[in-house]
Amino acid sequence: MQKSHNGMEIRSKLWIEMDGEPVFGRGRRFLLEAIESHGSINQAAKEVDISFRKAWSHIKAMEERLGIKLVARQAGGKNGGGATLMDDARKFLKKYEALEKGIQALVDKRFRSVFE
Amino acid sequence: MQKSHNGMEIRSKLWIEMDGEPVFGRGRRFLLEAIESHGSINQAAKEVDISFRKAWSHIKAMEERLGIKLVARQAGGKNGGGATLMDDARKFLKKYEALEKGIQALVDKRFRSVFE
DNA sequence: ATACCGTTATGACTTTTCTGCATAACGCAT
DNA sequence: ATGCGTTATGCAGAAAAGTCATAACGGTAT
Repeated sequence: MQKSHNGMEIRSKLWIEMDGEPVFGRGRRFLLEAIESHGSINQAAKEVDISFRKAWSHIKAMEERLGIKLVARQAGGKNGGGATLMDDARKFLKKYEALEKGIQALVDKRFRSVFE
Repeated sequence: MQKSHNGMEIRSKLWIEMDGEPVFGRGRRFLLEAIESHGSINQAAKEVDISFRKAWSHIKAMEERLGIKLVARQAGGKNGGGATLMDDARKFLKKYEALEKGIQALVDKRFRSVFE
């Protein structure tokens, strides 16, 4: 995620699996955060620049694999409907944010110290 | 890469890009190490459980993107030929190994401290 | 010489995965 | 009733990854 001096770039990825299948990562984190702030899967998908189809698939996969409902959603109604995060989703999000914190900084620091 | 208590598993990935294209990562690291110890791309590919085709593609991509020759190879000759690492490849490998060192341990530690 | 062997080197095909498009259903507002 | 923006899914095409087949190479054994 961070640049270096000579054109090379260090990148890192962090995610959580369940039964060998991905359950949560940075992309899904941004998606849930965007749902929280927009109240809609559709608009959230636009913000994180993925299709609604993909966003929806991610949510379904997360819920199935974790075995808990993360996003309360309604089709039709005021403003056409919408989606909001369940409390469990907010809790999970908080934990994941804490998990990520500092790791990227460490990776970047180490990269610079090694490749110079 | 490490297991946790409740069925969830934290995983992390670290790689280097050039012009937005992946150049080096854990898989390629193991591949180069296997070439070093076996003296052959073919046998190295078997050890890391990928096809020769894929191993060869990885090497070619690495060399093109970094702009340096990493693996000296010969078709035909003693034992049918073989491949050995160039000095630049060994240097790069050493740097990458240093880069990775400790990071996974940190990730795992943080995961446990957060998800309990 | 000639056939053989294990290797590098590639092209072509197959399988899988991902992406985007089309459409339906929903329920409030006008 | 009609319209609107949303959730919800199926499906086809595209793209990526993986597999298979084959050629060329140059020592070695026959």
